[in-house]
Amino acid sequence: MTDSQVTTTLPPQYRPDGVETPRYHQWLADGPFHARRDTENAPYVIMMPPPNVTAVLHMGQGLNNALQDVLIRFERMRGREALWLPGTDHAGIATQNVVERLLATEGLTRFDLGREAFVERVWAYVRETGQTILDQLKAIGASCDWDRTRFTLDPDYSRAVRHTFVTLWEEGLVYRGHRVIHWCPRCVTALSDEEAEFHDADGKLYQIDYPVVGQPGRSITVATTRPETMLGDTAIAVHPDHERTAWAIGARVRLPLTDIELPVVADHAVDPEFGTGFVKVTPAHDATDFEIGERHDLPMPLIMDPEGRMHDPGDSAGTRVPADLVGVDRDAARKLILERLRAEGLLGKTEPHRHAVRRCYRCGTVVEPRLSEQWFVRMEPLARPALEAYRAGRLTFVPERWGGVYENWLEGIRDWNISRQLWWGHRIPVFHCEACGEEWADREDPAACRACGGTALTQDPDVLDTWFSSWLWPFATLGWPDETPDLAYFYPGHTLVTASEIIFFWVARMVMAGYHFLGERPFETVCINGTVRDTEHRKMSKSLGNGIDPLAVVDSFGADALRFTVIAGAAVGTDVIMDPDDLEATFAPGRNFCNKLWNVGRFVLTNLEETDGEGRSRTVDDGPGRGGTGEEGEEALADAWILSRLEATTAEVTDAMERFRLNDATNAAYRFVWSELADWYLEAAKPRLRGDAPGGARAREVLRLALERALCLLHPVVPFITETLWQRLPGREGESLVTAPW
RNA sequence: GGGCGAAUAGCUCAGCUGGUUCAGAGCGCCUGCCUUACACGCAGGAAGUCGGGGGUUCGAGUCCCUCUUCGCCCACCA
Repeated sequence: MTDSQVTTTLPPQYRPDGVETPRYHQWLADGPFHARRDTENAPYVIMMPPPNVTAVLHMGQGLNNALQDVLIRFERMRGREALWLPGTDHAGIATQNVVERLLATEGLTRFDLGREAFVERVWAYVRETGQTILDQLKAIGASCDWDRTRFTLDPDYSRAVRHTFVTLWEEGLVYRGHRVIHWCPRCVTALSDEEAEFHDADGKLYQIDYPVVGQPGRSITVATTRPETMLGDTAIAVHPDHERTAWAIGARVRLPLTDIELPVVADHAVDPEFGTGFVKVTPAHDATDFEIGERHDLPMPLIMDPEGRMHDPGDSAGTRVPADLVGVDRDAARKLILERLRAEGLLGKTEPHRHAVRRCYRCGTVVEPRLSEQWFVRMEPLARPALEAYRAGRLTFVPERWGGVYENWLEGIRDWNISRQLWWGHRIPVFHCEACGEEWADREDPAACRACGGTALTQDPDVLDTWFSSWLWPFATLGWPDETPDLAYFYPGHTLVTASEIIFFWVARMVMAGYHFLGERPFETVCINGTVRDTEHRKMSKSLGNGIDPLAVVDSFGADALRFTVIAGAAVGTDVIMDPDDLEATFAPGRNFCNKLWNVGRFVLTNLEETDGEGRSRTVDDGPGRGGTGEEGEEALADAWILSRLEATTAEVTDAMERFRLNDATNAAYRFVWSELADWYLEAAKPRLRGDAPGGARAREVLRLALERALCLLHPVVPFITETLWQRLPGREGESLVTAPW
């Protein structure tokens, strides 16, 4: 076969389109991604962070999943039974919001449909879109065990969630509490502390005068950033030991705009140095004030409805919210109240005030602290083993510094509000008997009251926080609470690759759940990958329009080019900067390298095919050391050199992989292929490859060996092109690199 | 208010345990080349007082202190 013939088979430019998709389908058909339970062999397990069921792949997930795929493919080639378990998360609030927005375009709300119909509607939507992101993962080459794909609302998974709740209930770790929680008036649900994110905001600090009862002309001035909550005040507080405000303790003031009288109480929570030293106390709309209220046994009227509109609580002391303010949104109410205070001469000075405001992590609405009855998990007992495990080195973070973040959070752990006033999610399995008032959590839907046998039962209307199901991911996906063979073999897992944003939401809670329910850590290493940003270092996001669609990159440059660029560019723990306006420049390194590898392959294959119709490179010993001339000595040196570089590169790549320095591993293989094999050895070998030049067989042997090893080392990073070349190697037809020995 | 990270070539970044991979890579730029694997390429080249200042050391991008500028996380001063 001549050069030109080969050239017609393998085009000089690597074109991934038309190659990658069939290749992936072949893998799916052959099944090498499916993990078997081979008790003779050690497993290696990565649980994929399940993307939101309605999501489309973004570059951050492209990076995250490319990293996971490199690790899983590496360990698979090293012979371990590698399980990468994929799946999706029902993502309570996020998914419900998406469907509610769709309904809104039809002029409907979820209440128009009713609970059952709405949930059915969400299911219909999810059934339609749920597969999208998993298909996109296939497009980037993810070697997941698709046979084990899970969804957090699967029947088995739901059973695990319910079992968890009931178990915690039985252990006394789940309880119902009446307290001020973060409330999103747009999503109309409670949020956990973690779901209410801090954002700096330029606000104003308003001073308001509260006339002192019985002392005409005298008033107490308070400072507040949220004047609209004043109507919910039930006291004024001062620091107990501060002389400037001491006179007021025990006095009574009139709540402006009302006829209600408030006491002045002394409480240590007050910072006498801030503002005026007098604090208005609104127990139902502020967590600190709630605690003051509890200590002083104050009334706790709610002055807003769940959607953040003013609402009169019907206080026995009198009207709190003037009739014309009822139903007014809290923002509008603020303006009206300020106007009215100004008109009455009770509004003091107003100064700019920069402070942190909590916003709903799903919709960005400013969170309203709200007194409410919710379900909580007592976290301290769960946190202790998770903390100890980290301190004892049984759980490590890469880079290490994230361990400090994890530790810090666990040290200051607070109880977890797990109930959400939503319809999409796992319904809280608590039942209430109308007849005798018995209330209990149950693993099965009860037909009758467990105490009196009455059949008039109601179930708690709320659902559980999405993360209350996600935290079971490492084992609920394997069949827990049943003691399945999968659970026995694949748990505990090994590596978790995820983003720093969800260390609290997800990582720490998985560790807690792992220890609490199985007595064992869910994974040993947590790799925190960087954030994908644009050239101005802004996080890529839909709203900024600075995102890069991974699938568009796959279409233009191929999955391998995407993977290579992203992996080689992602130094451990640092952010990845990409230019959404210049995809050509951004992905050129990956594309160029694939093309280089392709051409090295073409060159080697051409030479192998030229000399040996059988397909195997000749092993005839006409190699170095035979003649002993100076020229042959140089050739032998060249052979020995590239082979030694091969050894060194293999060691370097392996070591870097083991230390999760995937960029170093990738770049080491890159340097070997480009600078050493292509630029140097290939050129050095060319004279021997012409016609019947002496030493030709040996050179071909070395070339083949070098190419084969390079393909192995690069397969985890660029699986498509390496597999394609591998199967063109004489004698390798039909063999797969996926399970080739490392 | 606490904590963490970053600052190295025009751009994006490596540089791990101070010292022969220490001043590097890719992209861009300049000069030659369609040399029969690759112009998504080859050969060569220009380009950086390693953010400022101080210190430790025989020796400092590398360790310490400090300042500046960005970024992130945590936090119940209304």
